[in-house]
Amino acid sequence: MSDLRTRFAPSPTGFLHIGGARTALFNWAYARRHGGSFVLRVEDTDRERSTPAAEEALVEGLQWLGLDWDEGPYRQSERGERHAAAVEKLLASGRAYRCSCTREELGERKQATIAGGGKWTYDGRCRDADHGPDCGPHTVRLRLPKEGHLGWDDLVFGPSGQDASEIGDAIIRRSDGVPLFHLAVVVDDHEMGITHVIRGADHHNNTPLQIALYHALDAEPPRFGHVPLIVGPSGKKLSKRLDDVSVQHFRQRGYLDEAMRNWLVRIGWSHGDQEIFSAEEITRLFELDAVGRKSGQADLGKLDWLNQHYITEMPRKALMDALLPFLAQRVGHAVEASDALGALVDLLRERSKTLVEMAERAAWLVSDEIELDEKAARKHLTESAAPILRDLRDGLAALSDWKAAAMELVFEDVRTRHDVGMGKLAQPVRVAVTGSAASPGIYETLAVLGREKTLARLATALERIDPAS
RNA sequence: GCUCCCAUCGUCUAGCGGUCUAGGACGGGGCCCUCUCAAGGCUCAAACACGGGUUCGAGUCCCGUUGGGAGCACCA
Repeated sequence: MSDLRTRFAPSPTGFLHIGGARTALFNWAYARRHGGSFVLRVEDTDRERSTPAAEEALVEGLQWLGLDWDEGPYRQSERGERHAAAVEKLLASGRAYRCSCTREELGERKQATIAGGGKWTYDGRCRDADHGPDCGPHTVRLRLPKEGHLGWDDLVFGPSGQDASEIGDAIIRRSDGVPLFHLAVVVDDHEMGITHVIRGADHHNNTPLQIALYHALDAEPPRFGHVPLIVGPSGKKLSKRLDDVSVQHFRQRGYLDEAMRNWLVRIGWSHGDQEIFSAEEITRLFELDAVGRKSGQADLGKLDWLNQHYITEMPRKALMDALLPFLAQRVGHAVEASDALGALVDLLRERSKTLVEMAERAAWLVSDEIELDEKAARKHLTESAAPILRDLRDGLAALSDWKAAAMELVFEDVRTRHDVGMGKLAQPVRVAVTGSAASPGIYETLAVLGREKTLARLATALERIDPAS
């Protein structure tokens, strides 16, 4: 194992959204690719939003995606002493100073500066005031160099940076004594030995300040790699209805973890013309220099395609097991695995984009009462279809061997006797037996349903057409 | 407003000065197959934002313009 260490440091807000999931995926893939370690750290300093339940949702999401971490979850809230110590150290070395400017004063000066056409960064009023610990309510600010360039070679964006003069002396500890985000991240990343900080591009602008913090702490900055954000279909920020973009929600909608992983990794990253990547391939092929620099839109259509692809490839048993809960939810009662269901699953895999869709298409097999599509019934379960159906029922009833080949002979016989095309025969049967005008091939459908139920449903349908018979 | 970043088909992208009349994939159109729905096969349309340079030669390098995004908190 190499010394390379990456981390995923989300704030637990109740779910894992796809942007965060992709960041986690990239960190995980990069660590695995290079034989390093992947650390999970929960940034739970926001007491309002951070709950154990929220953290659990996060962990569940990561586990579902198969992103296993080597250390953690560490909690930022448990590291307050380390952060406090760092601030004291900076104060002692003169790299930081106390600032007694109040929020109100700051606001006024900021307004005035902007009104005068200037640009605002902290004006440094307390920078050389040398306030002591007993100067009253105060914040602590980092003393930034007045000149020089705070640059780094970004793993994705290449040479990046900003002039120190563009950045004001940032607050690193609030007046209530709580250290701020930038301080906490830098201290944690440094003390946890993180060598590669891979995060969303929204942090690109924060990096110069954090580099200044590393310098002030006499610490070597890690390598930074900023991955472009995922934007919504409009090209704007990701949906405000955050629930829609949580990985849990995708899971509930019947997407497979393999599909999700494959989809996420391809947003912003590519490997030649390859589209399909197993987890193993991701950990073998992923590289940050192949990550693009522009933000990408989430293409749900592609996810559907990938999902169907993985549904198609999944072993029957595993697919059936994955389907069971969705099927149970669909029909309202528990459903057990069976040979018939297994056979149906094989017939349905090419026809289903999600497990939810597959459950819809499979419901007729496992529910006693089929849901009759009225429109289809009106079209196919007609007076003129009745005699044909009747003959077919009789023919099937006489069958000793409930196999597709035998059924086909019956169908052909009925067809020629009534002189109708296959459509005129198969569609009424399909509706009678599944309730819908769409299903797998009619012989396969009947074979899966079984003799008893098929005949019963045909009888029910005939009764519906002509109750007198 | 200021700072930083980005820019190839509708979308994700390949392309790292000549092999580009720009390739792949999703999506879309058409045809075939066909008992429905799919799947599959074949096929078509679809892009280098614009303007200047540099160069024998630019999608590829440089500069502008335009358009997008991000950051400018005692949030994370």
